[in-house]
Order: sequence, then C-alpha cells, then structure tokens
Amino acid sequence: MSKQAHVPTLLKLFRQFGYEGLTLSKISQATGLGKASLYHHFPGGKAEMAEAALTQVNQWLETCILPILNRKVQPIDAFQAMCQETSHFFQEGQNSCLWAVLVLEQTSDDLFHSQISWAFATWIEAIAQVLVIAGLDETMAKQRGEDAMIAIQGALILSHGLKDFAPFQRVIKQLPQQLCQNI
Amino acid sequence: MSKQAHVPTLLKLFRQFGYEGLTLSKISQATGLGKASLYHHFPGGKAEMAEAALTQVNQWLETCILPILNRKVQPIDAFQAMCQETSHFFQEGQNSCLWAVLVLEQTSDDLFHSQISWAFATWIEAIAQVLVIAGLDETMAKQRGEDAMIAIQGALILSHGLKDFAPFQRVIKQLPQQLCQNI
DNA sequence: ACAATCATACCGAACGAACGGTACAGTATC
DNA sequence: GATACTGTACCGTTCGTTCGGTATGATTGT
Repeated sequence: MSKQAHVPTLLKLFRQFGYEGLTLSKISQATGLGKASLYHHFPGGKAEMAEAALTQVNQWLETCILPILNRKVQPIDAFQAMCQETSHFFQEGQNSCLWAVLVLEQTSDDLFHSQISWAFATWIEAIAQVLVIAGLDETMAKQRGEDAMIAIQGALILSHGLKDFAPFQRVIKQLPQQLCQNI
Repeated sequence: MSKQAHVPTLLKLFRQFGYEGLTLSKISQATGLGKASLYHHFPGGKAEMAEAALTQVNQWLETCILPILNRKVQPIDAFQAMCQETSHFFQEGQNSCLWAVLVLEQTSDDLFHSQISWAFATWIEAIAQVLVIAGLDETMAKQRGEDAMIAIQGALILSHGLKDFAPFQRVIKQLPQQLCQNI
C-alpha cells in the first residue's frame, strides 16, 4: 500500500495522543504495518511521520479553506462556508487540532514551529483580506482574523475539557456574524 | 525540604512538556531531588505529581480568581481584576495552561478529566453569576462565561503558535469590556 | 520466451537507551 | 533511638531505531 494512504491514520493518532504520547507500537497496531515497514515509508522515523500528518493539515488549509476565502462572494457567505468546512474537519468539535497539540509540547514545537506559525498566520491573513476588501480597516481586520482563530482553538479546548461539544458548535455558528459586525 | 515546596516546579514542568513528555529524570534534575526522594513525597509516582500540579492550579482558581468574582463590586472592576490576575498567572501569555495541556493528551485526560472539567465549569459559572447579578439573562451570562474561557485558552494557543504574545495581551485587555457589553 | 535484475512493500528479531518504579542501606534531625 | 529523608544500584518493560531478509511484480537483456 502507498505511503500516503497511512497519513490520515497518523493524523488521527498524533491528534489523539500528542507527539510524546504516541508510540511506534500504537502506530504499528493502528496501521497494520510492522515497525520496520513504517521506517521504510518514513525513514526519518517518528518525526517524519508527525511532519507528514502536519503537512496533511496544512494542505487541508490550502486546498479547502483558502480557496473559500479567495472567492469573490459576500463576506458572510465566505465565512459561513469556512465555518462549515472547519466544523466538518474537526468533526463538530470531537477532533482536536494537531497545531494546538504540537504547540503545547515544547519538545515537538521546536521541530514544527515554522509550519504551525505559517498555518496560523496564513489563515488569519486570509480572513483579514476578506474584511479589508469589504471595507474594514486593516488593523481591525487582522484583529478579527486573530479572534476567529482564538475562538476556534479555544472552543476546541473548552469542549474537550468539558466533554461537551455544544460550546464549539455554538462558536462556529456565531462566528460568521461576529466577523461581519458593522461592515 | 517540604513536599509543597516542589509543586511549583512540577507545575512548570508539566506545563512545558505535558504528561507523557515529562520524565522522572527531568523532574529529578529540575527539583534537585533523587528519584527515591520524589517517591517518598509522592508515593503514587508521576500520576500523583501531576495531580499535585493540577491541584495547585485549581487552588489558584479558588483562592485568587473566585474571590475576585464574588466581591460585590462593579462587574467591570471585577473582570478587570480577574484579567490582571490571569495575565500574571500566565506570565503575559508565556506560560501555557496545564488544563489545556492535559486535556489534549487522551492518555492523561482520563486521569484528570474530573478536576479539569470542574475548573472550567466553576470559572464559567462564577463569571456568569456576576453578569446575572448585573441583570443579564442567565443563558447569555453562561455564554459569556464560556466565551471568556474560550478567549483565554484560544489566545494562549495562538500566541504560543506564533511565538508572539501580543494577541494574548490584547485579548486580556479587551475581555472586561467585552463581558460587560450592553449591561 | 525466459531468466536476470531491480524496485517496492513488508516483516521478525533484535539493539542500546531510557522509561517508571523499587529495595535498601545509609545519613541527618530531633 | 525513632523518624524523615536520600544516594545508589537495580528491576522489568518499553521506547525509537536498525538489520537482514522475504515476497511480489515490473523491467530489462538476450
């Protein structure tokens, strides 16, 4: 089987257990591949597997989110589509975010910081651009982009902490309106 | 040296490395205590050390945050004091939140979920109470309490992801006003 | 057409190192 | 002399990683 076929499994596992918490034994079991086979596909070992998972998420951002925000439609429609896609990606809040997971482990953050900060900054910038085109001041637009990321990440943390995914779903539902206030 | 004296060190370490990422060797090095001494103070091992750190955070919530919110002062003043204390606790955003760190590791979340969800729920409820007394509808008050937690947690994640703590500081600064909107 | 070659996918077994944890003989303090 | 504490050596286990190798199937040379 091809290397790419196993990346979604890796993503799921790293999200669930974190970098240090995920062991090659678990990966081996979940993929059905022996440890030696894993090293055939990912010679760089665990770090390369995590990077493959991270790259998958960043590609989701590039292919599923950024195009939505670059379409020349009403801001409210763009944000609604973005939120729908985001909610689906995180399975209505039940998935955690790989970015957040890796950011909170100092060990792994050193390895992946550039990719993670690129993702955050790019998403924020894309949201801000929509708002600037809609006539909002640049500083305010950037702030609202940040607020959107903060709302998504915070809602995921809170929902997982409470084991109640209603807060995430509410935040996602209210986010488009909130982003479009006074424009 | 007394057991309690080492808990702040434990807190710092678990915040930094997470549960799985933190090893007894690191703890031994950081505290200057041998493994035998650590097991003398914490017979339950690593799990008990993490619980001590978590308890320390929950006690901070009880002794430093809840009293602020229970004082009968203007809501805006209470929230401002809360935010100032929170910002100081997280060192203007440079510290990460132990709750978030443990929540994102499925392994450790099972052990600590009850304490973490208690903390989130209690803080939210305390904020909501202030707003209810100020005349806000109960549902809206609860939502704003959730939004405050979401803002704090999300801002911590984003700031760490960007290695730029301005977003956290801005969120903390704006939070009191935001909580008091239209009351 | 047939064999030799090569690339790919995979695996069992083992490696040294580090893990969390324990046993025990001390030392310090009162 | 009892109690609180610690240094050292050690336990079994699991970690990430590596090695030598097999099975399969396409590619090539003749």
